[in-house]
Parts: sequence; structure tokens; C-alpha cells
Amino acid sequence: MSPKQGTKQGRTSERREALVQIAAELFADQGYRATTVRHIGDAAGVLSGSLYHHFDSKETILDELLSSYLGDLLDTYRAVVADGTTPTRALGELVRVSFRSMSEHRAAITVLQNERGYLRGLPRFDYLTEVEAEVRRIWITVLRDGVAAGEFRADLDPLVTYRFLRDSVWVAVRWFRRDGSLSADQLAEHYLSLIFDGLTQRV
Amino acid sequence: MSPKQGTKQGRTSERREALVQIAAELFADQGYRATTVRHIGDAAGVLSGSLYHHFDSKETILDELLSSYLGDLLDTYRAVVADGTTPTRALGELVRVSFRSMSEHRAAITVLQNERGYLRGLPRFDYLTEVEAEVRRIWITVLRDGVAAGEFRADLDPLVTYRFLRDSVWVAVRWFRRDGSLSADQLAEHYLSLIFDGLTQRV
DNA sequence: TTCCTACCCAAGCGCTAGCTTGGTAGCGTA
DNA sequence: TACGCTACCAAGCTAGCGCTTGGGTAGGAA
Repeated sequence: MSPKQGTKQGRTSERREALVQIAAELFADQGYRATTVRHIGDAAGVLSGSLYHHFDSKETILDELLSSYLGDLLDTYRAVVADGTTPTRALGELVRVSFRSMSEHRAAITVLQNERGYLRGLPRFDYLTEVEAEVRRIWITVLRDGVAAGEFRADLDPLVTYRFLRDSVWVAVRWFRRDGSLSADQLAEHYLSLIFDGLTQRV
Repeated sequence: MSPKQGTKQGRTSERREALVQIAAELFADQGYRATTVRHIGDAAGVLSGSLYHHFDSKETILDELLSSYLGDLLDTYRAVVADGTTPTRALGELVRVSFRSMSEHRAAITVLQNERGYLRGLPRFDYLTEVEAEVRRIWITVLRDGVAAGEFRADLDPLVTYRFLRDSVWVAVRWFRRDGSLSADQLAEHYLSLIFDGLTQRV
């Protein structure tokens, strides 16, 4: 998935990973393009030029951040649907693990959301489209299975419903705080209650 | 709301408005900061320096785009809740007019979403926070009224529910296309059906 | 004819971006 | 003692940024 490794810069090291995390926070808070290599250097306590001992470009730092996060996310999603439970339970788990990943990978997710349009123009990040396609496949399969099993309403368009769910969940990263009043799991339950049962009061 | 007018550049003109729209499309597609004044000039068929006959800065173009859109939106929202209908109908209308504004003001909304974090640091755009506060007040009032009237569930946190609705609706601007298979109104109905009744099949 | 206004060009200024280059301090290995 | 490797500094390159300045032109009013 990730770009060619094998150069002296291709292998991972502790320092390298730490630098990626430092850069990730800046990317998330100020935007990727608005974050300069001098900012990253300052935050890491080195001169900007020294970053190029570890990475061959600023883009490489971003790539490393995104590809490693997305690799994890896909693994988690695949595990959820491989379980073979009911669609309702599977959908619940997809929402829960998504919210959990939000508290662990806030920076990566934020960057992904904010810079998606920009990255679409870079061939290096073509793999983002592939990952999105698999994620969509997983969610929509669960939705279709739920309709087939009579658990979900049959009058809803699966694609529109998927987009609704995806957007609702992931955009929460904009305001979700780890130290906020609601934990990721509590938030997931709140969202699930809305998603499954709606806003209307039942009599 | 908007900055001081009255200079020779303060008044509106056809050319001025056309330039704002040209810039708006570029801002939306490439990001505000990634769009250079030379890009805008090229798209408008003039040299970049000529833009400064109409605007005193690139920031002014953005300000004009956002403030005029938000003025319209607030007027529309105020009219919806001033009607004095039921909370269910009011919420439905809020969602509908939001989706409608999406097809008319795609560029402004997209920019607002993508650059919100950046604009937070600019005093010139402090009014965005005020507008957001009023919008939130309007939505949450409808939600609370709905609970009080027994139309909406009482076990949901209004603030979390507001964020859920706001995010779900507005993020759709990322993929909504005017010429797509679904109109803004059709999309609104689909979303409302999900929001009110949820995903679960009722027996 | 003269003047004003709106609109635009041509050229370039000061600045900052990502990145490069040559060199060096510290440490483990033989 | 010498070597090689990792991590870094110091200095500066080129490209492109937002914006300025001075000037030119077309069209209408006086």
C-alpha cells in the first residue's frame, strides 16, 4: 500500500515515528499545507533541514501518517465483519470501532478529512481511493444484509444511507475531545440510538 | 457583519461579484490558501495585479463570499422558525432549506467547512463564531421545543443531537452534485426519513 | 475638447516555502 | 587508532507567494 521502501529512509525507527506524530499534530491543527517544515523542525527541536535526514520530503511524512492509520483501520473493519454476527450487531461495531479510532488517531483522521480534496490530485495518494472503496464495500454489504434479514428498512437507498452514516460518524472528529465529557463509547451509543431508532418519540 | 465599507472598493459592482464567484469555485476546489491570486487572475482573464483594483486583499474576496452567504442563510433560518409551526415541521424545513442552499452556494459552504480551523485564527472572521452561535441556538430551540411537545425523544442530549444533525446535513456538500441523480429536495426527504424514524425496520 | 472614472497591464518588491549541500559531534565496532 | 553510522547544524538555493507601483486605454459627462 505504502510507497516503495528499501532506501535508507524506508525503514522505521523510533525517532522517525516520533517525528511523524509531531508533524501529525501540526497537520491536524493548522492544515498540511499551512504547516511548514520549519514548524515541524521547531516542534521537534531540530532545524528544518535535519528532517531530510529522516524523510525525503514533507509529503513522505504525510504519506507515512495516513497509510499506517488506514492500514490499521482496514484490519479492524475486516475483523468486525469476519465475525459473522447479525447485521445490527455488525453495524453497531463498525460505529463503535470508528469512534474509538477517533480518540487514538485524531490527527490522522482530521488530516484525512481536511486534505482529501487536495490529495485527490496527487498520484502518490491514489491508494486512498482504493481504501475508501473497500470501506464503502464493507459498510454497504452490512446494510444490504440487514435489509435482506429484515432488520433494516427496505425503503432506503443503501448508498445514500452509507454516506449519511459515514459522514455523521467521521465528521465528529472535528469536535470530539478525548478529555471531553463523553467518552468515545458513550458517544457511539448516543449516535447508534439515533441511527437505529430516530428522533421521533414512540408512543 | 461584513467589514467596513465605504472605500472606493466597498461598493458592489457586477464585475466585483463575478470575480468573487470565480474565486469561490477555485477556493472550493483547491482550498483557499492553495489558490493563488495568479490562479484567480488566470480564471478571470486578467493579470493578478488587476484584482487589486477591485479588492484590497485576497482575504477580502473570501470575506465577501462568506459574509454574503451567511447573511442569506441566517435570514432563511429566522424565517423558518418565525413561522410558528410544530417542531417536527420546523426541523424538516431547516433540513430542507439547508440542502437547498447547498445546490446554490456549494462553493461558499465548501470553503466554510474546509477552512474553518484556519479562519478561527483571523480576527477579521470573528463574526463566523457569532453566526454559528445563532444557528446553534435556532436548531437547539427547535429540538427542545420538540421534546417539550412530546414529538421528539426526551432521552437524547440536545447538544450532541444538534451536532449529529448539523454534521450529517452539511458535510453532504462534499459529494452532493447539482446534476446528480438526486435533487436537493429528494435528498432532504431521504435524510429526514432517517433522522426521524431511524434505520430499524418496524414490525 | 477636456476631464473623470473604471478597468487593466507590466514589472518587480520583499518574503517565505520546500529542499540541498557540506560538514561535524558522538558512539559502537574491530 | 581508525572507521562507519546516525543524527544533526549552518547556510543558502530557487520558485513562487501576496501585493505595490506607475502607467495606459476606453467611454461617458461637462
